[in-house]
Formats: sequence, structure tokens, C-alpha cells
Amino acid sequence: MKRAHHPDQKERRRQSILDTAERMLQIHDFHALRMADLAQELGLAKGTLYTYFPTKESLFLALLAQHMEGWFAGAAGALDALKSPGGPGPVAHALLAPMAAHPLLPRLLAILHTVLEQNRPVEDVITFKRFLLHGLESLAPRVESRLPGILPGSGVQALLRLHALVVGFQSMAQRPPAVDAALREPDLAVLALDFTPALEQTFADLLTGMSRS
Amino acid sequence: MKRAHHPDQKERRRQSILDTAERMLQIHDFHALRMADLAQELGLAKGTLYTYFPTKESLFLALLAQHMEGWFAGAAGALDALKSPGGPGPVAHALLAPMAAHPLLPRLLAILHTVLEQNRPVEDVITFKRFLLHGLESLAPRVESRLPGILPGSGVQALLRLHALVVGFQSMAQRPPAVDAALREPDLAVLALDFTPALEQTFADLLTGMSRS
Amino acid sequence: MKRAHHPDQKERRRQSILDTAERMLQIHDFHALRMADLAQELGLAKGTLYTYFPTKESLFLALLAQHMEGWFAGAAGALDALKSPGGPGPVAHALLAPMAAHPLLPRLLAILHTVLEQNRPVEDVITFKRFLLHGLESLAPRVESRLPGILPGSGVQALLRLHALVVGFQSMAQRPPAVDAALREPDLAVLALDFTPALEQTFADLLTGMSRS
Amino acid sequence: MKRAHHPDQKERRRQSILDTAERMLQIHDFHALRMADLAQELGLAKGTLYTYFPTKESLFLALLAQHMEGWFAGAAGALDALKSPGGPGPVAHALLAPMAAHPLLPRLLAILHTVLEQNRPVEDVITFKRFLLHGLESLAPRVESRLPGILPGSGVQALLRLHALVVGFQSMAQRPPAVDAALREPDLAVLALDFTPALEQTFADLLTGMSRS
DNA sequence: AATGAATGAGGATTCATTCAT
DNA sequence: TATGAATGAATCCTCATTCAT
Repeated sequence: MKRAHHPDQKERRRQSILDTAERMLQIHDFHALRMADLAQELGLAKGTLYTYFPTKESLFLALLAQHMEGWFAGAAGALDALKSPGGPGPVAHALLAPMAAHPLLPRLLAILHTVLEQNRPVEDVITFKRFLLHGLESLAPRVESRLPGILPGSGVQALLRLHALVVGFQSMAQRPPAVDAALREPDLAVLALDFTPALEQTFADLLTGMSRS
Repeated sequence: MKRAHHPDQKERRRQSILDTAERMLQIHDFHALRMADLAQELGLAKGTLYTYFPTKESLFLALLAQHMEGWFAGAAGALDALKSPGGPGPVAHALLAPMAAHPLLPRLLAILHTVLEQNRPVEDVITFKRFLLHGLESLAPRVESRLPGILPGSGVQALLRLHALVVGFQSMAQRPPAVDAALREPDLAVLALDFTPALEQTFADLLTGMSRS
Repeated sequence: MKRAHHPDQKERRRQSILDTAERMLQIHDFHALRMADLAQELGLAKGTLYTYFPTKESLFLALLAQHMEGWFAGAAGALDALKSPGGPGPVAHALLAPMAAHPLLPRLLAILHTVLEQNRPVEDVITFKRFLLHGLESLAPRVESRLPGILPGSGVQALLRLHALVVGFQSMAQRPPAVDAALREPDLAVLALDFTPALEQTFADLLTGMSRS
Repeated sequence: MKRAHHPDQKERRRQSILDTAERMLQIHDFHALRMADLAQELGLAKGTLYTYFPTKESLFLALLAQHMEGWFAGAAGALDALKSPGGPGPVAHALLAPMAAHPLLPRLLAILHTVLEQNRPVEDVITFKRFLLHGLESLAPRVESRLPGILPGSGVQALLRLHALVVGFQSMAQRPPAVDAALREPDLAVLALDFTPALEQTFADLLTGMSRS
């Protein structure tokens, strides 16, 4: 394997690790995806991964950050493209449609608190949380300006609530085989949520409620 | 250890296992809580646990079911005690105040999909889902009747959305030590959600939105 | 379950346990066949089995003894029906044809030394060995009288050698699925022994050799 | 513990694992010999064993292969050293005397089918069976050429029959303490086989029979 | 005689991470 | 930088057997 001496090369290799991790994450979940497999798929040695990321969690946290960034940008653009005032429905759509370009985002968010942030040094957590907050704060005013009735300053709150909905619906919508089979019983069909529409509709309703309360 | 031959005794012992599991779950999380420790705490042999519950998951699923039942009853009572029409705030409070008597409920719900329902026989999942749906359906009309503007028949949907919020907020609010430390940074305080009020306020707003949309 | 007070009833129940064990042994092997399953199949409690047989091993040792007895009788009859002198082939056939009526016999013999006689009280082993020797000694003169060239007194030896062949061929012929698949490779077909003919032919050859040496 | 980076070192370490396993197998049987003990005896971590052998079975299968190879070589040499024609007795001796240098061989062969080949991937079984067959086929013509009367082409068959006798006599000769005690009863002494002479004598008789049939 | 609740020993394997080369 | 050998913690469940009722 070529050595990545130049910073550019290092960055490229780092990115290739993230890309491969992403690809493999579509097949296996976080726990099932082993560092050894990732290394093999990349043609690297296990140890090499650890020169780029200190832990497995940090690797996937970086992946999450990347997708968050993409979503922040996409959502900002979509909100900006919205005629003002947009109203809850369009705002919800503007925020969630860009998530389609980042299908792993909900899955990574769902393990953010329970897995990725476990056993990490406080400084890293602070860094990530600042990054997250920064993104939310860039979207917040855009949201507020498209929702006339909303309480000024509650944009970040709305986005945190969206965060909770993403995590909650994701965990309900990602069904292991046995649960999937169970929900094929006709009477249980009502419990078989479809992630995207459920999320968007719920969030639109929530924004509606926030716009009047 | 006395043998529980009489059905009454068996039921009492089963309950003592659940009670002890609950007590220990307040200290360790599901994974950290080992069956061996539980047995030792109970003064039973490990194998004995398995005469009452076939797997660790089934034990905690039973615990969850018990608390769900308690919450169903409490919420039904609180809703019935509500003057009609109650409106979103009172309804949200009626639904969530009884959860205070079941502090483990959010934590168990948060691992329901990702842990407890993993690797379980389909029939068990069906049974549990039916139980869950049955509870939701007993609450749904009560919710609808207290929310004049809500779409008829959307009571179950509202409760499923509550479910998602519980799971989402729970995972955000249960912070490992490092995250807790990070959120003590002044600028990050906004990310430090307090589970109960965040949940109740959000759900109230959601009900408000559902009552008008 | 009816109590078996009368000795006759006890004997009948004991036999029904053996019969059921035999039936179940055709599906699962010794280790896979659990005492709990056996009890359930019989409609008895586990503990009841232990009033008839002190251990799992003793139960199957009794089953083995029963089949041995059947085989002793069958082989004795077949040998007696043989015109004298019969020669190695007919003698081998007379000894082995009756084994077809006891298909479990080779399987039980194969685990006799490595499983059934483990951890048993010396007295029981003595009893069983005496029973075994007694059977062999009843067949030995019949064998010798049908094999003119054989060394007088070597009948028991011949039968012990047969015992070894039964155990050896049984372990080679009872193939787990992966081995069975492997032996479907054309070049490996020669290793895929068929228990009955391999055994009989080999034993006939052995008797031939013993008749001349 | 030094890291075995060089292939030579790796091979040496692999061999030291096999050597230690062999030494410990003389005291405990396969089941009683735990991987943890083996690792401790070697001064290695348990996990390290698994970098050399994927399973416990594969480790002992490798050990068996090694002894088989030794026996193949020894037997080939002994047969080659035999004046032609040798006759059944000398051929049996040429085949079995080299087994004395591999006292574990019969024990490993006795668990080959019932333990070592269980739960192994088909490819591994095929590989091992090919290795086994290859060894048998190298001995077969040597056997045939020393046994004038034998059916041409029946050398492999003779060796498979030897295999069965080894397994059968091994299981009869390896007596647990209780059985050993039982066989000290004077009348039962006839059942107390001595592995090596019983095997060699029987096989010689079998070859005699095969030479004329 | 029948029951069935209680017992508890017993072990291979995975995999994130380290560190000598 | 890259390697990959070494590490070692971590744990659920089975099931023959017992014994109080």
C-alpha cells in the first residue's frame, strides 16, 4: 500500500476510508461492521485505520459529521429557495427532502447518543456538539423567518425536536426481520411506519403547533 | 431457596425477578446488567431465571409490558378525569404525568426496537405488538374526545408519534458522563434537554398542530 | 399420570420409556436427545424418569442391553439354522443379518465405551460386561462349530473383533452433513462406506483369515 | 510475547501450539482440554490461538494430519523395507509398528468423525479427505505388492478397514477408570483388550482373509 | 410414585485496540 | 506511515440431576 506522505494524499485516504465505511454501513449495521472487514475492503491493514481515526466510534462520528454538513447545506439551500412565508408543510419538506441525499443520516443519528458518543474524550464531544449547534444555528433563523407565527428564537428548539423525531422514527422504522414479519399481520399494519412520510408529516404538524402556541 | 410450587408463589417469584431487574436497571444499562448479577442479587441460581424467562430479552420485555400496562391505566384515568374538551396541553399532561410513576419506561422503550425485539420468535413479537396496539387503541378515543379539532381516527397516530418522541428524547436526554460534562459548557447548554418538560411541551405542540391541520 | 404401583405396571412403564427413547433416538443423537423432551413425549415429569433409571446413561445402557439380547437371540438362531460347516460368508451373514432388526444397535455400541460407560458405578459396569460376555459366550461355540479351520476357543475373540468393526464402521458411516457433502466429490466416493455391506464383507474376510491362521 | 512477523517464526509458533496441544492431550481428552488452558500453558492469550487456528476442531485436525503424515511416511518406509512378498503378518506389522511413534493417532482418529469433522466447512472436509485419500493411495500399491493373493486394487479398501479397526479397538481399549476396575474381575479379563497386539493380530488375520477371498 | 422448580457448572469465540517492526 | 500479530475482556444459556412437596 502506498504511503500517504503528502497531506493531500492523507486527506484522500481518510476520505476513502469514510466512503468505504459508508458503503459497508448500508449492508451491515454499526456493530456488525467490523474494523477488520473495513480494512480488508480498503486493502489496508487494520492498524492503518487507527492512524486516521483513534477509535471506531470516532470514524463513524466523522461520517455522521460529514452527512450532517451535507444536510445543513441542503436544508439551508432549500429553505432559502422557499418563498417567504412558507408555512409548516413547505418548511418541513425543505428540511427533510435534502435528507434523501443522505440515507445514512438517520441511522447514524439514531446511534449518536447511545453508541458514538460513548467512551469518547470530553473535548471530542464538545467539538462535535459545537459543530452540531453551529449547524442548527445556521438553519434556525431561516426556519423562523419562514414560519410567521413561531416564537422568535425557537428555531433551534424546533430543530432539536426534529432531531428527536428522526431518532425516534428511525428506531421504529428500522425493523429486524421478525418484527417485519409480525407487522405483516393485517391488524398490526397500523404500527408499520414508513420513515420519511411519517417523519415529515409529524414534523409539519409540530411546526403548525409551534406556530400558534 | 424455597420452591415455588403453588402458582401464587410462582407469580410472586416472577414478580420479584422483575422488581429486582428494575432496581438494577436504574444503575446499569441493559447490556451492563448481567443475568449472573441479577441471579446473585436475588439469591437464585442463574438457571432459575431461565425457568421464568426464556431469554434476557424476554425478561425485560415483560418488564416493559408491565410498565406499559401501568402507564396505559394511568393515562386512561388521567384522560377520563379531564374536563372535555381538554385541549393539547392538558391532554399531553394527562398522558405524560403518569409516566413519572414509571421512570424506566422511556429507557425500556428506547431499547424496545433495537434490542428487546431482536432475535425473538415472530409469535412473541406479534403478541407484544398486539398488546401494545390494544393499549393504544384504548387510549386513542379518549385522546380524540379531548381534542375537538383533531381528525377523527388519528388518536392512534398521535400516540405513535408520542412513542417516537419518547424514544428520541430519551436517547438525547440520557447522557453518558462525557456528554454531560460537555454540555456544561455554557454555549452548549441549549443542547442539554430535560426529558420530561421537553417531551411534554413538544407533544403538546404536536397535538396543537394536529388539531388544526 | 397414573401411578404404577403394581410391579407389572412399573415394568410396563419402564418399557414404554425405553420404547419412546428408542423412537426419539432415531431422530436425534444421544446428546441432542434431552431428558426433558423424553419426559414430555411420554407425558411424564422429568423426575419420574429418574425413578426408573438413575441416569441418562443407564437408560440408554438398558436400551442397548435389550437390543443386544435381541441380537444375541437372532444371531444364535441364524447360526443354528446354518448347515454345518457354513464357512466365513454364511457365518458373517448369520451374525449380521439379525442386526437389521436392531438398527440402533451399532449407534449405541459406538457410544458404549465413550459415553454410556462413563461415570457409572463399577458394579453396574461389571453387571453389563458380564451380560455382554455371557451373550458372546453363547454365540462363540456356534461360530466355532460353523468355521472348521478356526482355532478352538477363538469364538469370543472373533466376536470382540466384530464388535470393534461395528464401532469403527459405524463411526465412519454415520456422516454429518458436511462430510456427506464432501464425499459426493467423485474422487472421494471411495471413502463413502456403506455400513452394512462394508461390515459384513470385512468380517467375512476376517473370519476367512482366522480360519487359516 | 515476541511477535512472529517472519513466516518462519509464525510456522514455529504454530508448531509450538500443536506440540503443546499434543502434550496436554495425553493427560486430558479433547473435551476436557480447554483452549484457555492451552493458551495459558503456552504463555499466549486465548485470542492468539485463534489467529493460528480458526476453531478448536481445526487445531486438532491439523494435529491429526501431522501424525497421519508421519504415519504414512513411516508405514511407506517400513513396507518398502519389507522383502517381497511379505505376507499378512509382516505387512500388518509394517503398517502398525510406525504407529507407536504416534501414540495420539488412534485417539485422534477415534474422534475424527464424531468430533473433529463436526461443524466444519465442507471445503475443509474435502481438503482433509483428499489428504487422507492421497496418503492411503500412496500406501495401497505397496500393500498390494507385498500381498500376492490380494485382489488387485483392494489396497485402499484394506487400509480403510484398518482405519475402522483402529477406531473400534481404540474406543474399546481406552477405558475409563470404572471400566478398568470392572475388567479386573477375573472372569471379565477376556474383554480387556490390549490395543496394539489386538489390532495388529486382527489386521493380519483380515489381510490373510483378503489374500484368499 | 409422581411432580417440576431449583440448581450451577461449564467454555468457545469475537473484535476493538495496541505496538513492535 | 504501514503493518498485522498479539491481546484479553466479556457472557448467555443448557440440561442432567436433585429434592421438597
